[in-house]
Parts: sequence; structure tokens; C-alpha cells
Amino acid sequence: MENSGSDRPRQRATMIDVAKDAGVSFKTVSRVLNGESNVREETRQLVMNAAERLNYRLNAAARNLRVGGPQIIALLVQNPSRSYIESVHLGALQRCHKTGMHLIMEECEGGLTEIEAMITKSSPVGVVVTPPLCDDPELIKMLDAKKLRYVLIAPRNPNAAYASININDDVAAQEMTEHLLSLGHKRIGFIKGHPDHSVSAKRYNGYSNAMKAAGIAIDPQLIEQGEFTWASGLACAEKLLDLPSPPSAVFASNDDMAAAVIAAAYRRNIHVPNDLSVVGFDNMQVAAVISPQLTTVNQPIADMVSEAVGLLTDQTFQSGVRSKPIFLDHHLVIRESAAPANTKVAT
Amino acid sequence: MENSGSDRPRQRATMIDVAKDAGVSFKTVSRVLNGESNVREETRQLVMNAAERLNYRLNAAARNLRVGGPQIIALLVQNPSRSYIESVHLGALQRCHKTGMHLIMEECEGGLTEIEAMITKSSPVGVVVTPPLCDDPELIKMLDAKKLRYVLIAPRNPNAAYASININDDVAAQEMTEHLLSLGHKRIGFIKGHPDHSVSAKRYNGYSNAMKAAGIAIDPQLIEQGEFTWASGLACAEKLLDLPSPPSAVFASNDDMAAAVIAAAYRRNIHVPNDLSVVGFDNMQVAAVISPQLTTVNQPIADMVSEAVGLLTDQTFQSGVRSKPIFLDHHLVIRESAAPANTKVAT
DNA sequence: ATGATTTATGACAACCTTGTCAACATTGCG
DNA sequence: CGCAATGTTGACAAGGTTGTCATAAATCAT
Repeated sequence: MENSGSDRPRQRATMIDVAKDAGVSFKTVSRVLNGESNVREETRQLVMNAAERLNYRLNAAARNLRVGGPQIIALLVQNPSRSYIESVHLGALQRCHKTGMHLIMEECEGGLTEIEAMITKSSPVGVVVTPPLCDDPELIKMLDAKKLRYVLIAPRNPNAAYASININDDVAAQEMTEHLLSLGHKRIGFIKGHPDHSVSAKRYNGYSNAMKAAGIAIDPQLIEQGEFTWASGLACAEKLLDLPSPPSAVFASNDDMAAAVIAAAYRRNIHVPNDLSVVGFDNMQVAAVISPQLTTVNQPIADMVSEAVGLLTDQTFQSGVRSKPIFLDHHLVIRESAAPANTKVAT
Repeated sequence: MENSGSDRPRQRATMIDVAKDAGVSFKTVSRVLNGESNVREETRQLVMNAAERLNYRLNAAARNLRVGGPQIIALLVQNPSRSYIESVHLGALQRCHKTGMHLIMEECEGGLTEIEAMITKSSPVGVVVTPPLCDDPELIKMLDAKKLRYVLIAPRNPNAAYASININDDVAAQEMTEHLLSLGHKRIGFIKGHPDHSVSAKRYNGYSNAMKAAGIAIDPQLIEQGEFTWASGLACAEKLLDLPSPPSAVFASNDDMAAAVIAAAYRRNIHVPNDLSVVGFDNMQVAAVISPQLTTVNQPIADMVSEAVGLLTDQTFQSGVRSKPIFLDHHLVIRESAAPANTKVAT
């Protein structure tokens, strides 16, 4: 109890402190932390333990000064949504900023060769791969071949083979469906996401599970295949609303498509949420600037990317990123676009 | 010609280089660049010239290492629009990142005291003030009292008393109005922005000037007072569209309100752009995710803030930011929401 | 003119890391 | 057992900046 932190120096520990603690020279500490070879395993453990105990963090300013330029993190994106890209960018930038890394964001419209050229040119210390790129086996193979450390954002199969950051898309979709069910809705339409994006299937599964659990058979007429775009959402919404027996609620797989459902409802003078409840997924900015404001699922995309950069920059994992999927929390954002089912129809 | 740059070293100049060039010690250079006292004016000029000539930039890593922590820039925002805030944040972060500064963004919902507390706590080296905060005389007075360096974004009166970054809102609005006129529109409605925001008046003036120049008298019925929000835009749009002789085009003072105009048109089965042209201002993300995509004015808000941070961090102005308004370029973004005037009405 | 005070400048250390090179310890081979 | 080759570790310098202190120059009072 005597060493209970209050008398510990506030200052961040340096390599010298770690060296003293481990009983080695500070140069050896540097070697261990940079994953250099020619260090005895015994010494290595000694240093790692000391670093852990003192909660040592690398001083980015000193390193940058010494090596004459900052380390680089590459962020690979390929997504039609501007808001998505901005959120991703912001998340990465904030974390890089904190740890003194530099960030290069590459919008991968071109092919694999283009990405490879960029990577060889900037030689990053780590790569963050966002969907749908993270499900491209060719890209992963290339990164492996280059022996680069990378973290995937929301890959199809989060498993121990890769480091990845995820949310439980299926659970989130299930919770949102349960929310609609709890409002008394029974005919709930669903607009799927782009088939190439692996989250699409997960979100549909969540919807499907909730419906089954509630003992409601899924009417195939109420399921439409969208593509995550506003236009695709509009087309799907029109089919759903023109049904002889239209749904009383629609769950769209992202906010852009949910916004399109609201637009389609307006055109038909169907009031949202009185006559139709609409919910989305993602909680992008658009969810708050449309009217009525959208009830949706908050996917902390900026935090997810920030976490990914954190994994890449954490000096503990210099030689190989710890390959364990990490799951962040989601939560429902209840706004105005979903209301209790209109009972005059139900009765 | 002999010293034509090709044989100049690629390396960034250091204080030592500057010192050599100026014929003083590197410590004196440090003194001059940090605005310390006890430097002869003559020496000061010598150093400044040398720094200019060698295009000297401070090495942030070295400074941060020495002073034990990065310098801080404070960013003051108070704006209902999430997209606006994200763009501002991104612009500031990118520039801070490049120059090794740290960024604190404060969303000023509270009063002046709250801002003051935050500022005294973090003691930033500079402050960026976004609208409408930049037109608050109390806040400016407080910053002056604390002898803080600050840059205003789009203040009401850009003048030599303050450093500010602007675009020509009036010229931009005039150009957009001329665009509508060139499409054959004559009855052009205008929705004003929030009266507290100084850009509102400027944008209206631009519209007004273009109309006058085209020899078209402004019909007061076609002018509505909005508040920059979607809801206010909807109310204004409904009044305009329900007029006995409605406009063939509507110019909204920002994109959110333009989106509302499109929504109102949909509800009346008025086709955009065939039966009604709609244009906005700002080029926020929402402009690209609605249908039809919005023709608008690109306001480079991220660049403006980035430039502001640049002014604050540029070592040449350590003692007082150069007080000269800077104007960045805007440009029209022609998308789908404006089309030639429907001639069957005109004829 | 001389000593005391202020002003202007420079020499040097320190911040924390990585690269170079030398020294020491261990192993393998003849 | 001795020598070479290899594996492991440490001493020291350097990177560009700012803080401390000392020194040199200028100013002032006597």
C-alpha cells in the first residue's frame, strides 16, 4: 500500500526509467520496444514487464526528431458516402494526432496496383482497412506479402486470424427490430444493404431473428434488396408503400436509405411517424438534419477507426498486431421517426 | 543565376542555418522567432530576413520535445449543424497535425465564463473563432484582455483591425443568381438565413444586386426570412410555393433550407428541376445525398479553418497575428437541381 | 573617467529517442 | 585449449529546440 501511486511521479516514464527498473541500459529498452533482433528472451521479458509496470509510452516528439520525420499510418477507404468517409477520417486523424503519427488517407477507386504503389511509396508502419476493402482477399494477400501490420474495420468474419474492430451488427439490428415490435408494429418492412458489404447480411439476420423470436413469420413481400444509396432506398420504399397491404414500419439498413423512405412517404402524403415508422442504421449526420429526425442505431465509426489506429501505434505490438477481434458498443438513438403503431388499423 | 535553387539543399533549414546566414548565434535566432525582448531591432531584422530567405519553418518535434508537450490551438464553435462542425474540426485538425500543434475544440453552448474557464485552463497559443461567435463583441473583448492571438472566420465586417478568413458571400450569391437568370428564370424566390449570422445579409445582397443588374424588380412576396434550419426552410418554401404566382426557381441561403424546399416541392408533386429549380449555399455533405443532387455554392470551410490555424502557427507572426482579412475562392457546384426555366409558362 | 547597472548576445546543457560502433559473453570448431 | 564467429549489451553522439547562466557591450550615475 505504501506505493499507492500518489507519491509516484506524474511525469510520463521514459526509456531511462524503464531501463533503471529493468536493470539494463536504455539502449536495450529501445531495442526491445522496437522489436529488434539479438535480444535475449530473458532480457526481453524483463524490459516488457518494466514497461508495463511503469505504463511506458513512447515519446513521439523525440522519435520524430531523431528519425527526421513522423511515422505514417495509411487509411484505405472506398465508400460512396461522404459522411462515412469524413467520420472515418476524423477518427483516424484524432488518434494519429495524439500519438504523433501522420496519416495518409487513400480513396481506392483504382485497382490493387494503385494501392500497392501508394503503399510502397509512403511505406507506412500500419494500415487501416475499411469496408468493403477489408473483405478483398487480394488486398489482404498483398498486405501480408509486404509484411505490413494492418487492422480491419468490420470484416465479414471477425476471427483470430486478423486484428479487427467491429460492432455487433446483428445484435444491433435485432434490438432495433425489437424496438419496433415493442411499439406494436407487426408488419415491418426491411431494406437490405449492398450485397457486397458483409454487414448487410448481419443486419438482416438481426431483423430476422427478432421477428422469429416474436413469433411473426417474415413476409417475403416486405423484404427489399437495396444498395445503401439514397436512390436504391427510394426504389425499395416505393415498392413497399405501394403494396396492397403496406408495412406500418420500415427498417432500412442505413440512414441514407431511411431518408429515402421518408421522402417516398412524403410524396404519398403518408405522415411519418403517425402513419409510418421509419428507422435507419449508422447515425450519420443526415439522420439529424432531416425531418422528422431519424431514429437509428449509433455505430461509433470514428471511435472504431480511432481504436484501429491505437492498435497499430501501441508499441507493445510492434512485431505483429494482436489478432483478436474487438467489439465496440452500439446503442439505439431514439428520435422522432418511429411511433406506436396506428391502432385504428390494428383494431 | 549561379544560386538557382537546384544546388540548394533539399533539407529544411534549421535555426543553425538561419543563424549562420544572419551572422548571429542560433540562440539569438530562437529569441527573435519567439518574440522575446532584449533583442536589438537591427539584429531582429537581420534574423527575420535570413529566416525569410531560407524559408525557415519551426521543427515542431524538436520544440515539443524540449518544452515537454505540444502547443495548443483552441477552436470555438457554436453551430447547430453537425456537418458544419465536422468540416471545421477536420480542417483545423489537418493543419494542426501538419505543424505539430494540438487542438482543443470547444462547443460553446454555455456562456462566456465557460469559454474563459476553458481558455485559462488550456492556455492555448491561439484561438480560432467561428460564426456566429466571431461577431460577439464580449468574446472578442475577453480574448483581447487575455492578450490572446485569434483569427475570425467570416466575421460581419472583415477589416484590418482583426485577422480573418472569408469568402465573398455577396459575389458568390450574385454568381449563383446570375446562373439562375442565365437559365431563363425571372421569378426567383430567395430564402434568407438567420438574422444573427452576418453572412445572411451578404448573401441576400448578392441576390439583390444580380436581380437589379438584370433589370428585374424584386417582388417582396418572393423573399422569405429563414433561420438556416431545415424546418424554417420548409415553412418558407411552403409560403413561396403556395403563392398565386409561384417562383420558377428558389435560392436558399444554405443547403439545409434548400433540401427543405425540395421536400416541400415533392409534397406538392412539383418536379425538381423540371418544374422548379432549387439551389443552395455551402456545399455540405447533404447536398450530394439528396435527390436530385443539389446545385450549390462551394464554401471551402475546412480550408478556411485550416488557413486560420496556419496564420496562428506561422512563426513569423509570433507577436500579433497579421491583421488583414484573407479571402478564399468559392465556386459554383452545378448538379441536378437547377434546370432551364419551363418555357411553356414563359411563353 | 570610473564603477554600477542594464541590455544584448553566446556557450552549453537538457529534452528522449535511435544509429554507430565497440566491448563483452557465448558458442562452435580445429 | 585456443581461436574465430556469432550473439548480446552498453557507451556515446546526434537530431533541433529552449532554458540557464555567463559574458560582453552599452548606458547611467557619481
